[in-house]
Amino acid sequence: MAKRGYHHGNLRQALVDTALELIEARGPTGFTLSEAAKRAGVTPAAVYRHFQGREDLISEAALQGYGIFADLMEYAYEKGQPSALASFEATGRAYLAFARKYPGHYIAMFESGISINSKPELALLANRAMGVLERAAIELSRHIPAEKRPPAQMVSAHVWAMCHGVVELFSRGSPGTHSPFAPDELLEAGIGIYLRGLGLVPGDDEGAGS
Amino acid sequence: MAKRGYHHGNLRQALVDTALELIEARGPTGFTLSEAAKRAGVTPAAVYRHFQGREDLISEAALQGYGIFADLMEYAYEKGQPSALASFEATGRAYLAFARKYPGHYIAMFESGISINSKPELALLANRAMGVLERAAIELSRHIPAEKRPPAQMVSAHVWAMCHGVVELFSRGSPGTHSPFAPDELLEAGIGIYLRGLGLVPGDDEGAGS
DNA sequence: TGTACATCAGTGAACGCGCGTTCACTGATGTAC
DNA sequence: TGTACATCAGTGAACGCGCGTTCACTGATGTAC
Repeated sequence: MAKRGYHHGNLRQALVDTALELIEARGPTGFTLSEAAKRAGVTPAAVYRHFQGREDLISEAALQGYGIFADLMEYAYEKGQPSALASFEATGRAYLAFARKYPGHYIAMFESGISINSKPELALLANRAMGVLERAAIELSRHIPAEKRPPAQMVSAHVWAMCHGVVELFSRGSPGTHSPFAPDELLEAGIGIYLRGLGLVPGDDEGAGS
Repeated sequence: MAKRGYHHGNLRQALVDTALELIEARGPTGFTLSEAAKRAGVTPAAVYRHFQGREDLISEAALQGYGIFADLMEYAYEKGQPSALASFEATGRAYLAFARKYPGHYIAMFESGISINSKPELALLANRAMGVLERAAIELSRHIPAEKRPPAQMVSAHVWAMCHGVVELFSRGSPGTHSPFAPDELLEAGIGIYLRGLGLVPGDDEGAGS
């Protein structure tokens, strides 16, 4: 494998990998097809053997990202079973871990302005990933007293929002992002407090005196 | 005012306004100086009478955004006084309202990749805005039983993250963003649950029976 | 094993484009007398 | 009120650049006989 010379051997994947590096380094729109080609040791024109164009290359990168993401989420979910709570918390952690470990994919997926509907497979994988979080939320909901139970979709939206917010604000170097807390710590605590607010996770002492 | 003809009258601000429209419509990097100039009815070169260049124009847009943002946050905070809880909730709502009402500014501030430290005034205003949220969190903290009280900075980071996440995911049209909930509703509920988790906001019924 | 040939995966030159930026300029405005 | 002049805020042509994309091509690979 990995032959070198006139024929590259596995240019397609090499281009995706390079694209991911560039997207991570330069941001979603800083990425250029030409530079990706150059880095892969190949003429820009060669890209068109494997992709329809720039957009197509980005969306392939996003697609692979969604694949990894969905797998990680599912794995985390299953690992937490049969406890609904453990499953739920694990998917939250998996979200952050994914963003941390695959920043290029994450950006391609959520910040590149790509349309989820440009390819059917893309929509499918994205739904699979988000479905895991939703499923975990539904199971969790059953343990919440009915009167104070928000819709399960809302719970998953909240957690998704907090995950995304932590990633964007504190896991990368954006604005006044000098939080004194590690992103994991921040997210863990945030979800913990949120779950307590739902009437789950009684808390260390439950403030029983009050 | 607003003279027309060879001399524009107030080109500087007109360029900022046009830039904001473009940033909102095309995304942070889709914005081009040339198009902003054309829309303002002026040659690209004219921009250089008022700004050092593209970056400078964007950062002016962000600066104005931070100004509005800081004002809104302060106003919301004061309006909620003397109740720490009301103040805190109000700043959260103000965050979302700002993002909704000034999307161009929001993007210039948080998604344009601009460095907060490129201009001292920028850093100053940004700190002022975020300082409000932090102050509200500190006051709020005093009402939390000491044993289950997280650092105030963490509380403000959590709320900031959730606000930002809601904006990015549900207040604009990004990925599978078809949440069945309105952003306001979502944020309101999310912060409510979070605050309940902190031991504040006893909740409608407190689940007294359990 | 050796040759002929089809297929495949690259090259490299060229294109048109819009970009940010510069420059010498000129038309409009405002002020001094 | 009228004229001379400095200042200011635009023009428009030009630049070099890197981009995405196309095209006819050619070198390498693999297969049939």
